[in-house]
Amino acid sequence: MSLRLTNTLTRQKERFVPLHAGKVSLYVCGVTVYDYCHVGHARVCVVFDVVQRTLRRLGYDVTYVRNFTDVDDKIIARAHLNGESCEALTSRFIDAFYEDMDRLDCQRPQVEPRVTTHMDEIRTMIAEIIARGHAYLAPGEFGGQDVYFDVRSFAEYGALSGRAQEDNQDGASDRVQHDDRKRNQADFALWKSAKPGEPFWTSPWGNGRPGWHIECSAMSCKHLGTTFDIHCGGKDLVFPHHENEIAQARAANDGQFAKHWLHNGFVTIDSEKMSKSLGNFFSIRDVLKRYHPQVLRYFLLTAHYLQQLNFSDKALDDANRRVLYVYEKLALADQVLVNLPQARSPTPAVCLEARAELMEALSDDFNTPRALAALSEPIAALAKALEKPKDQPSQERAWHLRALIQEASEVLGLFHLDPAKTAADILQLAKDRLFPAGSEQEAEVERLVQARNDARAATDFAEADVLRGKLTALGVEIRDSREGTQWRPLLSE
RNA sequence: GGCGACAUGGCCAAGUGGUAAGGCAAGGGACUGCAACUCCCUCAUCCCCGGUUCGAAUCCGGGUGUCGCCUCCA
Repeated sequence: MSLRLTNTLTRQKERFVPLHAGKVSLYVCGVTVYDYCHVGHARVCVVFDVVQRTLRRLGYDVTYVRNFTDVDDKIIARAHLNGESCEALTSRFIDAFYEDMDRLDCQRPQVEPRVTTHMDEIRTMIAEIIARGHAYLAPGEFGGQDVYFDVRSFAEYGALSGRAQEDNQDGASDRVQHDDRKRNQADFALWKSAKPGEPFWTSPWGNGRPGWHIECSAMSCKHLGTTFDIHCGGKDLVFPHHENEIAQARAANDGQFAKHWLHNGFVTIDSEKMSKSLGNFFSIRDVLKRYHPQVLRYFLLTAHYLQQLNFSDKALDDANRRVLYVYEKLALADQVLVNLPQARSPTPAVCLEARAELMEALSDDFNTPRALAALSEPIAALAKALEKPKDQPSQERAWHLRALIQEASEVLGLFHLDPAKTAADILQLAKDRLFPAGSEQEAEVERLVQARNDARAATDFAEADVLRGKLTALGVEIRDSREGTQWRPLLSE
């Protein structure tokens, strides 16, 4: 099966043909490290983590690069506000980024370049752009020179975002001030002259720092070459960031730059884009205080990456129920199969079909909802096989299904954790959401459960049912079994 | 103002020409003291209007609605 992907550049789903047989060069636009990441950032990382895993599963040797932007206006402003250095700020949030992404099971790229360690490449690229007549100098506010990219000099400008230059309404954004030093208001800074009190680097144009877009052109070309396979990021980067990256790289080099562009849709809240500026965002770590990372990851993969995805407690609760169910089944499977290290029977058709469908789904523009659907039948079949734990053929069947799910879990980064522990963790988080551990409410629940058990032992079922009604009202679900009575938070509505 | 995306059952979400995947919820059955859990079963003709076609959720035209981008954004 061959890989197809939607290329923003051509606006079409196209067959993927790598530049070099068997190899893929992949660049993902990372984050600006001045704050904790929110669910929107999580989506980028999770989505392209699955892309990267899929490419590997398809047999490609992947070079995966993702940058950190550690020089930026917002970083400088935040560091100043906090009274700390930019380095202290960025290194703290890089650590936090790793913490979040590790919890979400996003594998780390091979190369994670930072702006601060690529100044030579950036300066060289700017010099080349100037030399080739695509940029010009303008006097800086506090001495030195600003360098601007001359958009008019690059005929293809606008090809990625599909807009003519005159389409961009001057003043459509109130963030941008008219600047007479620019030849064209669409021109953007390659180098910004230093302002007092700001970090700066030396350059032929005076002290200053790079503009936002040049870093990614310089770092991607450095680590992947001037022509590489795939460049990814959020949809909001299409214009201007990626448009400018293309202009810079192609102005400076003879290469084609990225051949395929992948852009993921936004995470929304009440159908509005989650963003820092709107203030309607949830940080990853806040969400993970309430829901297991696998639940968040599952949720992020329930929609195709191109679509927008609405974030809500309802959606997380739905995901929570499903992920818990799967882990409970896997835990049961591991228990049942403890004495069956290897099946002897041939792989059943359901496994072969699911495996094929899974990879076909992922090969079809990384269709994760379809991939998850492909897993539904084997999961249901496993549950059914586990109904007869002593039955030999059922065990054999369960073994194969368990193995299939394991294999799939490694591509999706889902359902691969220790099942019993994960199920317990998910439930613990649900209890914590209902009320804090060790709280008075918890003690009250324990008392009611005990009282109900006493009533049942005395066959006073009327009393037992009254007590269960009270527990239900508290949001607690009761499960009676031969081993005794268990309680857990009510997860259904 | 320009450019673009989306609209599928109660909720979420696949499907881009051949007759609607999957998840959650809900209903029925088995199980249960009764329940819950679990297992089994059931549950849509695809925003509106017009067109193309033997045939359209899928293509074309026109509406309506929601959202995004137009140099802070993942």
